[in-house]
This record gives sequence, structure tokens and C-alpha cells, in this order.
Amino acid sequence: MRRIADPTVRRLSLYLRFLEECEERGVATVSSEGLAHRGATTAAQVRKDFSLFGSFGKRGLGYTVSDLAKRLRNILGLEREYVVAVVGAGKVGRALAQYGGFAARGFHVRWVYDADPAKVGMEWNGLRVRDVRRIEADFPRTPPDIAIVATPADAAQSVAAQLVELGVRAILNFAPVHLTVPDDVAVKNVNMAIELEALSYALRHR
Amino acid sequence: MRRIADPTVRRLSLYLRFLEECEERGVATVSSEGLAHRGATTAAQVRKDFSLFGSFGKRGLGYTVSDLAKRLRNILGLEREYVVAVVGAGKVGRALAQYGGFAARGFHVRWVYDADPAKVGMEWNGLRVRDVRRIEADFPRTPPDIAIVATPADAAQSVAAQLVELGVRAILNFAPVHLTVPDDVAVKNVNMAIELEALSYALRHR
DNA sequence: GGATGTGAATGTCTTCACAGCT
DNA sequence: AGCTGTGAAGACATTCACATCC
Repeated sequence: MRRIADPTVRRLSLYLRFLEECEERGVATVSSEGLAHRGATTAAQVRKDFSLFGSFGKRGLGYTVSDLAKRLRNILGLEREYVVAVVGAGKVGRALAQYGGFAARGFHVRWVYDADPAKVGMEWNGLRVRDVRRIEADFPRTPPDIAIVATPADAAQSVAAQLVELGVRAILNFAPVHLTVPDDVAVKNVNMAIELEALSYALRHR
Repeated sequence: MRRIADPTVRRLSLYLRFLEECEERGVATVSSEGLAHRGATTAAQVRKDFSLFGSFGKRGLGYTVSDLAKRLRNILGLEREYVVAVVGAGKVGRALAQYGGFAARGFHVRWVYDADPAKVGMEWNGLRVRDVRRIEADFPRTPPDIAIVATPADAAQSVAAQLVELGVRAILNFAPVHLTVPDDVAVKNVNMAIELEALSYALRHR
């Protein structure tokens, strides 16, 4: 299958959220128009996005909510569960570890690490913060599918390198630095400073 | 000036972060090559980005760190301070309110609101959580430049509408829904579920 | 010599418009 | 008639390559 662009994948995720709402409300069928309104895009874009993977709808009718949701979950790889490790037990790490919303979607935070002896040993929602040096011993037993880097900027790159070394192939990075990793490792960045500065720019230029 | 694309603005923010590090380390001059390495892009892209705003470097030499940083701060609108209001005092709202990093960059969280009576009145770092119904009375006095929406999904749209109504022109949205707002209001989204699902997709397709 | 600044070329993403099913 | 699926067109963003200047 052709390589799919990142913006497309992100929209699929948005469509799926909308479909799940439809399922709850008992709506059985939905049009590209309906999906577009919620996904912040156009009906043509919605149809094009799906067409990259196949032909999911019925002409003249629209899409069957449950069928489409199932196909999107399959495409996104959400039919399985993921083990997640959080490195960095600061404000962000803590919020992530305690947030229940991830587990509901199949992402289970099973490990939390920190380098600070004052934080090591703390327990949040039954999750004990472990010494970051234990990563080497822990991962071979139950390797995480996804690692979340929530360390200070200066530690992030070396942490990422170690994670990759131990076999991690997907990283969600909250540290405000670009992580250099091999091509076969996926990195997504969440950087609130950038978002705020983009808003600052927007406020100034209108 | 021509309209600048969002990806460009975000890179400017990354370049600035690198320049600030250079300032701290006493590095006086930097090349497009150096900036590219940190900004996860190419030297040509760096030069093109700057060329949209003018001509900041010296041929054969590179860019003077302090000059370039000043110009980027000016372009991004970071020469002033911003008042920020956080709506929603859950896990995310709390982490945002307590995080000191924003203030250091000129974004001051001055208000925190929640609808839950159990949370109203709590005090975090000298910031008291206020009843969301007070927004109407508070904002005319010290209107925030930026509002952060950190409410549950089902409340986000109506909160956003109220904020816009009261004059807010920039919103950072953590709720997992698309906010519909007028064209002159800037919205940036931070959606961890999307990032995790994009990683899930990446893990499956390689 | 060395690094910028920039038109031209390329590549990527989005929109259009309409043929094709139901 | 209604709505999908899709090639073609258009808009947008990135990369190339080289003239330009310090």
C-alpha cells in the first residue's frame, strides 16, 4: 500500500472519534459531509482519505457507522492493546500517568521512570515511579510498545537513544527538543511552547 | 506581508529555542546548517523561512545569534507578555497552571476556572480555581490574550463560544474535539489521543 | 572561500468536478 | 435523486542549484 501522509492519519483519528459518538447516539449511517464538519475539513477530503485504503461507503447512502469505525480501527492498529512507558515523572509525566483516558483507548501506562531520587518510589494510582537506571533490566521482560519522553530538554536525547537501543519503535516526545532517531523509529512531538508561540504570531498578524 | 504558513511559524519557534541555547553558551554566530540540524529540517528550508521576512544574515558568515533571536521574537510577537486563562481544572488544567515554564517565556496564567464545585476554591501555586460562571464578570477587567480550553469534550464547544463572545482571539484547545469559531479567532489543538493513534498507525505500517 | 538569498523545479496535499453506483 | 469514488487541476510546501555578496 502507498505511503499515507501524516495529516491523513490524524484526520482518520478524528473521524473515528466522531463515529464513536455516532455509535453511542445510535446513529447508523453518516455522509462524507457529516464527517467533514466534525473533522474540520471538506467532504471531498474525507472521501479522498478513505479512498486511499479502499471503498467503504455506499453511493447514494453514505457510510455505515459501525463498519467504517471497524475499518478505521483496523487501519490505525487499534484492535490491539499497547504497553506504554513514561520517562520523566515531572508535572507532565504525572498528568500522563494518572490520566485514565488512555487506558480506555487501549494505551496502558505500565511503567514510570525518573532520575530524581526524591521522586523514585512515589506511587500514583498504583503505579510506582522507578529509577530510570532500571529501564535496562525492565524492558527485556515487558517491553513497551510506546515510550513517552517527558524529561527536561537536556536529558531527552540521551533517554531517547537508550529507548531505541532497547527496542522501542514509537516515541511520544514532550521535551522541547528535536529527537534524532533512526528512520524506523516513529516520533511524534507535543510542544506547548510552540503552540503558544504560534498563537502569539497569529494574534499579531491579523 | 504575504501570509505565512503554519509549519513555517512553528519552525521559527524551534529556531528561536536553538538560538537561546546559543546565547547561553556564548555562541555568537550560527549558519543555516546549524539551525537546520536542530530544527529537524534542511539548510535551504531555514534560509527560505527567513527570506519570507527579510534578509537577516551575512553571506560567507552566517547569522548573528543575538540579532536573529531578536528578529524572531519580534516576528513571533514575543516582545510582550500575555495573560492566559485556563478553563478546566482537571489533570491537564492543573499541570498547565502549575507549570512554571510558560511564565518564563512571557505567558502568565492568571485565571483558572472549573464548573465542579469540588474544585472551585482550590489553590495551586497561589492561583485559586474560580467558578466558571465568573468568567463573564472577570474578563472585562483583565481580559486574557489567550485562553486554554482543558474541559471535557462535551463542554469544550460551548466554553469556546463564550470565550469568543467575551473577546478572546486565541485558543489553545486540549479537548479532543474540533472547535468551530469565527475566522478571526486562532485555534491550536493539542490532542494526545491523535498522537498516540498516529504512533499506533506508524507501528503497524513499516 | 564560504554561506546567504532566491527563482525554478519538484514534490506533496487539497480541491474540483463529474462519472458511476444504489 | 443522492452520495460515493477518483482522475485531473490547483494550491501549497520543500528542495535544488546557483548567482550574489561579505
